[in-house]
Amino acid sequence: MREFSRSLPMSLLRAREAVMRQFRPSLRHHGLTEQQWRILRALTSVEAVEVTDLARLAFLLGPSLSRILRDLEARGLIERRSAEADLRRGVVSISPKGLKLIEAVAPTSEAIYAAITKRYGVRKLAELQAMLGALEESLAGLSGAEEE
Amino acid sequence: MREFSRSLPMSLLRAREAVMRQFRPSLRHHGLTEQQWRILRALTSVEAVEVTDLARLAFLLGPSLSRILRDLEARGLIERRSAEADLRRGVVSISPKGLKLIEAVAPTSEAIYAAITKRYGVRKLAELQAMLGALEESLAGLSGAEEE
DNA sequence: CCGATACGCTTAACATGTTAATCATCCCCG
DNA sequence: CGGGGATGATTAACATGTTAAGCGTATCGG
Repeated sequence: MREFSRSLPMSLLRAREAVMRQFRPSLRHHGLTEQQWRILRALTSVEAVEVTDLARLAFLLGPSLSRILRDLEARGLIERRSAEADLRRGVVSISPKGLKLIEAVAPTSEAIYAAITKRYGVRKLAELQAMLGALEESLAGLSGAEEE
Repeated sequence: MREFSRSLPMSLLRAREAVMRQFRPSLRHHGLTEQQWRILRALTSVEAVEVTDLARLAFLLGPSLSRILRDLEARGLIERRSAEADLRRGVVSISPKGLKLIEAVAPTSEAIYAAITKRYGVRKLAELQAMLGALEESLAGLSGAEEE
């Protein structure tokens, strides 16, 4: 069987962990987890979004998102309302307080990202991301991998 | 600020999820989670290992490993004992039952891996893994990213 | 208008990720 | 040998991942 530690899932896991290890201390210092940051970050790129769309943007599953939104709302970092045309849908937007927090964290995050980019190489980083995107697309059709 | 969805952490996360989505149904069918599989898989490559080394092999944190080992032992899939020279150290090995399970799952996993490899390309896959490894190494020194 | 069905979101339940604290054993030095 | 610090592993506490179930609202057909 394939050398376990060299499998693709492990390679991806280790690489991602190596990257996130750089960011976590700063986020933690601001009282944010990685996922909370993803959500706030995604909210800065839109005026408001429906919960389902936000889940797609932040790449979170519904249940995780529900819990985190409850917490972020309690902390006053986001605002919620219902869509007028469809009361099932929730609409979320970032609050002024949330924006302020983002602005406080962003400089450090940008600096870390810049350091990573410099170490790895701008060109190489772009190439890596292109290859990761291609991998995603390659597998898009295989999704129905069921049973033996 | 950088387009959020194109950040390196998100690219890595999505790529890994695209890959794991292929494997999870099969593992689940055999009553294994991804992490349990990683542990059993790692145990097949050695006669026995100490817990700390196993954590490194399977890329799990100590607490996660402790919980999973407790479960795997209760299910009879692994065996544990203490190192004779140092009672603090635990030594883990896969049981015959565990080996049997691995052998039942392996064919499907190998087939899925082969399908992924074929879709993406053998050469391209190797290149991707090399780039991921290089990324890890690039960041190895930065680990002390503390505060702003 | 009503009821069956679908849809959006949340809650539930269990497993893992993450950091801090705890516990037992070891090791070194006085 | 004996006590204090170091080390290996587990437990604790909280947040998220993952799948299934539940709840309220929409929608459509009769």
